[in-house]
Amino acid sequence: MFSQSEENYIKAIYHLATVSDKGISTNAIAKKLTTKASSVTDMIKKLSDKKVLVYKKYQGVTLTDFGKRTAANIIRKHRLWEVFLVEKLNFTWDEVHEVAEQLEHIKSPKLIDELDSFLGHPKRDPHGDPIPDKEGNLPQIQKSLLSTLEKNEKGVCVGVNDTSSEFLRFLDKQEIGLGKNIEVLDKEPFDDSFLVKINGKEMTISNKVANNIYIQKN
Amino acid sequence: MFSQSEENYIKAIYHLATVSDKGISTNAIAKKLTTKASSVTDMIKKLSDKKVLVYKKYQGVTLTDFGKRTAANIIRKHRLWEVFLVEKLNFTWDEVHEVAEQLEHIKSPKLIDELDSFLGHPKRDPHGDPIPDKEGNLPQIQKSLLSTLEKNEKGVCVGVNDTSSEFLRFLDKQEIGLGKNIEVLDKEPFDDSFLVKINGKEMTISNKVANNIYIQKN
DNA sequence: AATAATTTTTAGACTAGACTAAAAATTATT
DNA sequence: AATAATTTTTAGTCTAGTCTAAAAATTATT
Ligand SMILES: [Mn+2]
Ligand SMILES: [Mn+2]
Ligand SMILES: [Mn+2]
Ligand SMILES: [Mn+2]
Repeated sequence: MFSQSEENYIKAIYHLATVSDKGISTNAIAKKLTTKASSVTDMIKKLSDKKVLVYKKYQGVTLTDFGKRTAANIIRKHRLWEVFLVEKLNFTWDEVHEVAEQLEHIKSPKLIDELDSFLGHPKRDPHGDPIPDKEGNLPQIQKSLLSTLEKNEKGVCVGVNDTSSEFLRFLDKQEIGLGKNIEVLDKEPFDDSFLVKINGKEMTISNKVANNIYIQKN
Repeated sequence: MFSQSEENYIKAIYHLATVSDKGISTNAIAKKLTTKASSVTDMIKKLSDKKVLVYKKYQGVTLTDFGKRTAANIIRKHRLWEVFLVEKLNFTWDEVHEVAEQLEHIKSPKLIDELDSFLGHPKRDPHGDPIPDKEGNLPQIQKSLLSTLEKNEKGVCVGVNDTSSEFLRFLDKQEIGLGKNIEVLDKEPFDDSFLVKINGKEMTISNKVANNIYIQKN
């Protein structure tokens, strides 16, 4: 059994590993968890003893299979709770993360199994992120950042990169959300902004915004 | 904001106060939380500083109004989660307590408000215990221990005193549960056992069991 | 290859919350 | 009223998790 703090480290390392593929550095973990490198060193020694990860001094860390399964399970809980909050308790997608950060640490296998069936075995959370199954398998979906699309390419919005409340509320205001059809009408070389049509409506989108929206092309 | 540990102390003291009405002793708290008296002394000093309770050395403690409201809020969360687990997630009444002990510490006013309406503003938890409202008011119901009933008195089972899994599963096996009609047919002076009729079925019940079942007389 | 900059680890300190053992206060018993 | 038993507090220790400051190792730059 892991403490909340240990679980937060495991999850952070897992997320960092999905984007970097080599050993995760002490500093990267510290930044992600807004803690100090010295604290991270202490904790990764402990997690190494517990066979969650492999650690060699100055070399960064890599999760073991056990560590990956543990991480996937925490993420599964986090995302299922997010679905619950949105689908059943009238939360908006910008409100769920903070609460899910707490709920993901509740220990009860039955609870999470039952929650999963109560919600109808959802495949994705309110931000479009896939929900790992009980074995920790995480279905990867084919998606591209809007910013990488060429003129005249089109697709459906399937996810966001930035999940901050600020960004999500901005998307709400612009009526951009999961499932919306998006077509790149033009790209402006001057500031790399995009002229897009979203569900029939034309608008201009900054590069920063386009860099945080995932599209499944069609 | 209180830590989980602080919340557990506050709740324990609140529960002890409902049965004792004078200052709650260090030892009583230690026993309830299966911790040591010295740990309790440390914690009640802290809770006294935080205006949760009034503490004078060697005199035991009393919750302030603020402390009582805080306790009622934790109990509200605990019991609403228990309802959720039974009503929505197929938990039995002997399985919910352990998980509710964790869920009661989740911090989110919106979560608990929404959960309350999602459940249809339930008045009692799966063990028959009343659910405090948002202001911390706890409706008291007129109930008597089955062991205090006289011959020929009858009523409805509305609660249990012992909420251990063992006792609850025993009740399930005997088909005793909330809402069942119970009539005392006879009392046996030799061992203070009871001959009762429960929903039409006659059975003998030990004094120990009768001491843990609440009846609303009719 | 040497030096500078950066990253990582170590050493030592702090807090919350727990514990044991001993001292002090209270309560019960003679 | 004195003594014994019990309860409560204090003093000191421990662990988990964090921090700062300094030392050590690695990486980048000249
Ligand atoms: Mn989230
Ligand atoms: Mn999410
Ligand atoms: Mn309970
Ligand atoms: Mn209950």
